[in-house]
Amino acid sequence: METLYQKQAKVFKALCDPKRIAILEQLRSGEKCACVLLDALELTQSGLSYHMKILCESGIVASRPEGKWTHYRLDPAGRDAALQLLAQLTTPDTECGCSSCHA
Amino acid sequence: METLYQKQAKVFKALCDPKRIAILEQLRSGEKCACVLLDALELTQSGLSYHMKILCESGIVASRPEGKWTHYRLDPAGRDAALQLLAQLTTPDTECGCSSCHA
DNA sequence: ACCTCACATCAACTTTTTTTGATATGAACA
DNA sequence: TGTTCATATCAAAAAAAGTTGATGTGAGGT
Repeated sequence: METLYQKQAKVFKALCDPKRIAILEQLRSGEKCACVLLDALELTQSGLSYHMKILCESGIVASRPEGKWTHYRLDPAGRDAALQLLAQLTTPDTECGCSSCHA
Repeated sequence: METLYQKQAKVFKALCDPKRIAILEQLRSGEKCACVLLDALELTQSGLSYHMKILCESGIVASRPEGKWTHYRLDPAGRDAALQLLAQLTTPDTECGCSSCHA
């Protein structure tokens, strides 16, 4: 059984490893093949595969298989979901939810 | 030596544990004393202290000692910094940085 | 069909994080 | 000053995450 909090934590787990941040940094300049990431970053092949799986499962990165290769890219929908979740978790509740409450 | 990526990862480490998310959830309804958190959440005293330290170090939570008690609250500045970092890490680069580039 | 290349998965190991119980610190109060 | 209460810190154990090298899988090319 997976609790809601565990599920929410997963999104941020994707972001809490320096190597995964380095991967995101690479993807900011556009879609990249795994083999390109592999020699841009100091990672073994299976290590890269491990991290890419975590990034993809978080929704922040999307993959596109093409023949023998796999291309990875930032997914704007995943980013927006993560941003919204982060905002939600760290913003005070208001009793009524209206925008004029300045809690 | 701490790399930039390690430093950035720290903010998200604060958010990647279900118990810490439960703590944030408690703080959304307002500042809380450690002893209140302690019986709202299933945590030992030293366990709570451990997680609060991580949350405070990330900047997302601020603490206010008052006599024997410590009060914790969400820190809007920490939230904004985290949101900005998340947005930065997951948003594509544009060559020029101008707002009319739709990369 | 066979071989090779790109990537995924697995199992063993290493490292990091979390939990726990015991002890330390420090404020308040008798 | 001595005691109690709230919290922090410590060290040891447990659990989770990350790394590595070997093996599996499936697409292309010969």
